[in-house]
Amino acid sequence: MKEKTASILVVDDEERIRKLLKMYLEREQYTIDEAEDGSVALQMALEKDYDLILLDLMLPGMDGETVCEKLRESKATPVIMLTAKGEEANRVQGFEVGTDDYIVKPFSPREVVLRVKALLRRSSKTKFLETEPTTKNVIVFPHLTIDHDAHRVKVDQHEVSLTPKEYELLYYLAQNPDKVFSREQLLKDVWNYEFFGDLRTVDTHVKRLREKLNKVSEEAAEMIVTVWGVGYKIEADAAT
Amino acid sequence: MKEKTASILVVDDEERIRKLLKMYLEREQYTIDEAEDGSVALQMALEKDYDLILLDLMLPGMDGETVCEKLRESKATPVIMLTAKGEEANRVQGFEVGTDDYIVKPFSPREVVLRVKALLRRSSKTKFLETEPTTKNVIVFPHLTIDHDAHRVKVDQHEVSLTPKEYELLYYLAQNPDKVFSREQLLKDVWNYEFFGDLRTVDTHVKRLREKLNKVSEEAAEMIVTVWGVGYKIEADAAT
DNA sequence: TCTTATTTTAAACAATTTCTTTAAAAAATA
DNA sequence: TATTTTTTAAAGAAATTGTTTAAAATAAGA
Repeated sequence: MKEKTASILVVDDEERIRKLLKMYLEREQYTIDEAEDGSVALQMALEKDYDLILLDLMLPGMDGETVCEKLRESKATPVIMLTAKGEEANRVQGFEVGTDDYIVKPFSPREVVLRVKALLRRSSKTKFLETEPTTKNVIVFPHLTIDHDAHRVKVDQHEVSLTPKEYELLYYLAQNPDKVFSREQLLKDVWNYEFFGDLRTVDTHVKRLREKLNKVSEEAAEMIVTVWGVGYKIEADAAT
Repeated sequence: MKEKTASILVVDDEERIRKLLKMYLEREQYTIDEAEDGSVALQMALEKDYDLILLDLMLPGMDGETVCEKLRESKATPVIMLTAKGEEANRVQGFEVGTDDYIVKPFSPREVVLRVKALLRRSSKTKFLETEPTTKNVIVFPHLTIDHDAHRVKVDQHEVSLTPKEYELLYYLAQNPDKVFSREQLLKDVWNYEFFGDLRTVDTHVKRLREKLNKVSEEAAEMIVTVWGVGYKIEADAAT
């Protein structure tokens, strides 16, 4: 069975960012083209029918907004805008020029992959092969429910309030139940690409997560399993 | 399907490490070139299209990070960085300069081989745009199942909790059923390259492994067979 | 903008688990 | 039976994880 993979154009002037995005997106089976210059990017986008474009706002040649605007004159290719933190003011504005979504830098690789998948799903008429972590909006375990749209976590009907990192960590693990992740991998995927901190930071977040879950249900807390010498995983049926 | 043998450049100032890596990788049919100096390595990497580079961080001539950075200006050769334990702070940072993976020294040869294979698989996959048949990392025997992703071992449906060494030992043997491994070889492959301990250590781990398996199923325990005067092996149908 | 509250990170120590070594008992071989 | 090899058991050493605490970073509110 042959499946078509989506092709994505990544536009950023920083090579480091391009490579990072490329790596994570290729891991999801997407085909990646790169551009570092706005006007070159526009030309590429006009010539080839990309399924999605990841577009940095600040660019040499032609800024992201303009690229998007010009592109929209002839094409409806979905666009996700990348904006640096200081440029946040332009956020809503982005939608006016036809941006479908935006991500604030520094982002976590996980976040980008999720947004890309979501947008592709929304906008695709053809179905793409989405292998691994099938992004659902609600993940349900025996004692735990994660509603990603609402960004809400419930343990046995009781809502548990988590900090951003706690939530992201839990959500990441929950997307691949039973799979063990090393602390390195968690830091790489869940934290943003600018963070190069201590591996034990993960432990601390896991501890707090367990603590909060445990307040409601011991079973829920025990879902987060330590694999000695390896890392952590979430187990659906750990309450044995 | 016949695979072309990949060529790998091994860069480390310690000859002992280079030879060790070379030996293990050649055993997997890879072609190995060596370099002990950073700037020489860069030159070699630029001249020849390697399929992968194993790069030590601390190097004479030019440090690994710089080598990787310079290389990235013109090539996308996959790089695995080798970092000593003290340099851990730089761990995740590797991504900044375009490292694809990293391994902390001292490593076990088995680990390196697995990582190399994984990265080659990843990078060749993207090269040919082939969708990977969802490879499950599960080894199944009549009474024993090893799920490597979950790091979980089941004996007749019952989960058995193993320590890291026990697990690695079992997993190693299970990857080559019926093949006998001497204690020397097991120590060399499964333990890290700095360990020169007692051969009896293997026996102890085998003993505990059998013990744990035996608690659930005698047949499973008997799969780990002693070959008198030689070593140990795993046998799929030892319960006859 | 400044202040306050929250969240995140990191370091230090404690608790736990695992590993290695050792030596004696058991088993296999010749 | 004598010898070699393997198995078993136990204790100290080593490594990993859990916990606490405080500082740093970030976000929110006045």
